[in-house]
Amino acid sequence: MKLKIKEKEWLPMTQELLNWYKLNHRELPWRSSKEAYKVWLSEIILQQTRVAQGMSYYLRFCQNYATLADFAKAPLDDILKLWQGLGYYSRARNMHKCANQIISEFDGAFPQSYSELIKLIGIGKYTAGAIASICFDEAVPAIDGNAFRVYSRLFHISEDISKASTFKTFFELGQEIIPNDQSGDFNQAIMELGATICLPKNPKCEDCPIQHYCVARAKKAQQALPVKSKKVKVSQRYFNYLVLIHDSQVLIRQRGPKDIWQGLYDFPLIETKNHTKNRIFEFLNEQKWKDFEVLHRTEEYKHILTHQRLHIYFDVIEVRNWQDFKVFCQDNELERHEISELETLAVPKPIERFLQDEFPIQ
DNA sequence: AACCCGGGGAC
DNA sequence: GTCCCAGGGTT
Repeated sequence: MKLKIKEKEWLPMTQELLNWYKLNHRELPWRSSKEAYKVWLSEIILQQTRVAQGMSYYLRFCQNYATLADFAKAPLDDILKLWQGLGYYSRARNMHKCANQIISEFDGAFPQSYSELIKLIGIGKYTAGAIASICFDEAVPAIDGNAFRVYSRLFHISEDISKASTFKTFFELGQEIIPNDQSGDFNQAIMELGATICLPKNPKCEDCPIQHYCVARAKKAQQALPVKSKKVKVSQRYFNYLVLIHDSQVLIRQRGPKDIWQGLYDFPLIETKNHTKNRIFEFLNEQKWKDFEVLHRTEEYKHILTHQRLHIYFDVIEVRNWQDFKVFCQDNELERHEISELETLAVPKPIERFLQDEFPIQ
């Protein structure tokens, strides 16, 4: 489908939209500045994340790292700790790489065009469009989930937004109608409209400033758009954590690549294919450990991710034989760590819950 | 093109 | 429960 439209023909609509945005937009901290570092920070934090959830993280990152240089020179573990609980931790790792890339390759100054921005790690088509338009007035669309919904309804586009090829349709459409000036405000207005008016389930069409331009509304087809086919299939996983303590220390490890929570810390883990709470004793026997005491066994912690449902148990075990503790540590790339300093490490949400709710044992 | 990667809130 | 959120990277 090739719509033959030009920016000029859509000026009445874009003006309505921009006026509405000017009068009704939410006051958000990242909107008070066009500094690329701050906009970048907010855009990455808000990827697949609601404003209400990302807000406190944005403020904390600004407080801790006022400039790109501050961010770049911080240890990755510190970034991850600040990111703890926000999810999609690759965002934090990629930001750290990106920041250092800008320091070393661009002399610390953010590149100012879509085509340069999109080459940076962690900055894709949406984020490049957002930064280029908001910070540098480039007339390029920023197509996020909101924009997909607004555009699909406004022009009644039934292409499946789950398909990669569909992005091109929406991007080119955006390029046709985006005003050459105020492109940043225009993109933000589209997203604001999607977030507050053009809602997925029950859009508030009567409050929409461009309702008279909306083809889906004319056809009463809002509910059917956008078309999205992709369904996730959820797998079940069973985690049995060994919380091995000795004196004031506990064994931990930093999680590696090719699984969830890369870079975060957790405990030695036995994963099983189903509920097998007693697997823990078989394991300890295999280790030929005899001098230990089970201090505490938790009930099941349920934790839901997009693609996985986790069933987690924690067994707190005091190891009385120091050599066992030490050898096991060396064999498994585990680290001994002071229990009192656990809170300085980035941990996954269920580990955080466990540490808060029932550790250390009284 | 298909799959992986978190956590939370609205309904 | 289902859907979606200011998506991007890897294979």
